Amino acid sequence: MRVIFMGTPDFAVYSLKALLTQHEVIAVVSQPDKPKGRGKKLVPTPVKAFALEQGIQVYQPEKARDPEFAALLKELAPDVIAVTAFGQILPESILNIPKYGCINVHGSLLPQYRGAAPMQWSIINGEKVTGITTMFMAKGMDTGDMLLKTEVEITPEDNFASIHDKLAQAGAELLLETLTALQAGTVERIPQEHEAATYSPMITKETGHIDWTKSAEEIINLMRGLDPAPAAYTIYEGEPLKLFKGSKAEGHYPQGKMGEIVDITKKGFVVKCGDGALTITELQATGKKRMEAGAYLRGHAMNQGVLLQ
RNA sequence: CGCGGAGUGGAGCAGUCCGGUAGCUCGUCGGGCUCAUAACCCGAAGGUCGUCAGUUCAAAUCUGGCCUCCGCAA
Repeated sequence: MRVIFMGTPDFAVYSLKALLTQHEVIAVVSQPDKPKGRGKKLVPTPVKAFALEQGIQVYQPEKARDPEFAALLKELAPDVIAVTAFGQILPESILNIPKYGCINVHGSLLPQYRGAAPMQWSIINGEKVTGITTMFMAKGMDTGDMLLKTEVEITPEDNFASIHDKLAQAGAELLLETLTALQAGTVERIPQEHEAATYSPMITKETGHIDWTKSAEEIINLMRGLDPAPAAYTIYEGEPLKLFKGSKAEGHYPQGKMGEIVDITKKGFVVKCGDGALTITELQATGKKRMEAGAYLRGHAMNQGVLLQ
């Protein structure tokens, strides 16, 4: 099919790569380049960079709802528009252009975890299963009729990075299946149960700020869901300290307030939390590399009784 | 020119201001103690101090350039 692909981050590159194996990608749409990184340099989005390597025409509209942009797309006469993590809302004028409609690849089992950050929130909430849903795009946020679904297990070892990679791959495969079925007319539209919908809002810096009154498991899930970025963190002696890994402490720590360092071991330090205590085993201090907590403790004396905030 | 931190045996750090003996906590290897050990004791190996140049009798330390890594901010 003649496909226009819309996507922005690395997650979407998987989908684009897959499309190229079976379809004619006539254009790619991505977000405008933005200043990024330490040098504040203008950096192309991963999707744009890849598309250019492949010699595909790339469009980067400031606003997708610009009527001129819709007109441009219409002229390209796509059979379908495939959207994976584009990052802008498409107006109805665009949704109606392609013969087969606009297909979105979403990183959750809809109607659960609609919205911007389904993968992170699935892990943060301790889900055991997530997945990919393909759907027809509609006016609302991730409310369109569903086409195909695939499930992906979330293991205790998974974090955002690993689930991101698994779902990006699963999404790419499901997108191809969806297009094949769509063209063959062998797929049906399944309306979402809107009453069952849940939302996963955008992740902000503050999302990662650890609340030590939560249980060890909840805090571990937060660390997993935000690993590697933006990471869960606490404030230690006035400086942010990113925490990545930990395990529920086995000993009993009746003393201390929540957030207080109640023990130092070879493997890490133990912090009192809502349902006992949590041993932190991997972290990253300001200006330092990510390292095992044991390594950090060799060069930095931490004391019992210090309160993390 | 966005702000800032950092490169020192395998790991994490100190030493740099005020040039002159390579330090600490671990790890590794060998030995000892022990019923045993991740515990304890004794000993050993292992470092062009990121890199290039400059100043100096002498540079990890002072000066300039370059490379790399990282936090914030976007």
